[in-house]
Amino acid sequence: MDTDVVSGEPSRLRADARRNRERILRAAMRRFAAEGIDASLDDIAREAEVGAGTLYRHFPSREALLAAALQDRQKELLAQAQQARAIADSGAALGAWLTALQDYLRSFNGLPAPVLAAVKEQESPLCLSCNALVSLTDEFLRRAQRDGHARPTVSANELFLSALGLAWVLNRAEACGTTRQALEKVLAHGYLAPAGEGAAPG
Amino acid sequence: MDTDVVSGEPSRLRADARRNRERILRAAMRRFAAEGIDASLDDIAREAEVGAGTLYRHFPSREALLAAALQDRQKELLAQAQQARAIADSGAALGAWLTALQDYLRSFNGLPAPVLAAVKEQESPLCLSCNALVSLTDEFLRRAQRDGHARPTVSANELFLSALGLAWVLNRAEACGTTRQALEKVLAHGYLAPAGEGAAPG
DNA sequence: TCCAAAAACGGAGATTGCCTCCATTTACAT
DNA sequence: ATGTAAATGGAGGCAATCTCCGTTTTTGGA
Repeated sequence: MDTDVVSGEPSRLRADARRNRERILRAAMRRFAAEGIDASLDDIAREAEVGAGTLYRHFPSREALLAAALQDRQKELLAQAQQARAIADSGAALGAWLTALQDYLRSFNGLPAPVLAAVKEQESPLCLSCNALVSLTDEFLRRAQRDGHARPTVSANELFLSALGLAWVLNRAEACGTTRQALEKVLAHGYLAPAGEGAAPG
Repeated sequence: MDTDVVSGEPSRLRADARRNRERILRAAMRRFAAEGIDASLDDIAREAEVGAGTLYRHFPSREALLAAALQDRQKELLAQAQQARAIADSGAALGAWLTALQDYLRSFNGLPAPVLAAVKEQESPLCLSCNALVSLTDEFLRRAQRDGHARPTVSANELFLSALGLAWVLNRAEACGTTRQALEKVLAHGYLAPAGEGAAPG
């Protein structure tokens, strides 16, 4: 129902319905941005000056609303992916992609949780975009692996999930005495020392 | 109030109060184990055959109850830490500690979230034990670093937060096409290839 | 043994959020 | 203009959190 996400069809919604959908979407973006993904749906309806029933008809679940509210950011992310593709060094390209992914996951506080849920429940409205994210990760990872920049034993799924975990920590930690760069470095290099290092000299 | 966690004082609670506290605690352990940390507190009170008021008097917040319910597991974890200390190879010791930590974080589904929250809000009832966990991580990490087994640039805080992120993913992902071992390996070695590898030969 | 003060109890109910249902209103094709 | 399908909205059911306070229980001194 509503506008088809893929083909931007003219949407055979009645004029008032289309208007309300838009109001709800804008209110949702505001509240999600301000309070995170757990913002009250009734609040959003109220802010959109719309009955709760109307909100739920347009967006049957929180996830559906979330997915719709994320579309702009997703386009942005895809654009960044396109830019990253243009980077010659495949290792750097992978890094750029992962950074862009982190930024995307910060769109709303708490976003990593529903994204992770969507990865496993292939029913979620978020999972379509989710699968795309894993695919992109796969693309960049393979390229880096081909050039010997990334470990060949790492899979896209693992890398994506790790990035998700990292984003989750940053999402809520931020000022826990660590920076995003530091954690990204741990993910990049691991905590173990490169093989063949002796004990430090006295 | 109640029993002091640190010094196991005889607790000047009235007999009925002490009994109820115990009933609540046991019910909480059951429900948290069965349904995760978001189990309904009213349910727990009901299962303990106690009024909601009684539950809240003994444990003013979900976190307080959680902290109390975790005490047994914490002792277990400390014992495991003690065992790990006995491992000669400091790299293996660090690994053993991180594994034990992962297990602890799996005690209840969803546990990583309140633990992370406790790391930043130094007010939480969980934060005392939390700080201990970071300290232990620090201990094992330093030892491994001294022997050249761990990267000297990684801090305990970073490592702990990364482990937390990993636990969070595993907590909810489990069957997302990945195993715990695979993700642990990513954390250990990173996704980047060791420096100085050329492109794969044709 | 008894009793009064202190301690503890418990559950009704205020509040908030989720979501559904359906009587009413609105847009639009004819 | 008007009939009809589409859309609305908010009352209300349900569940969870947490507080408040009248009642009950324990305890220890007399």
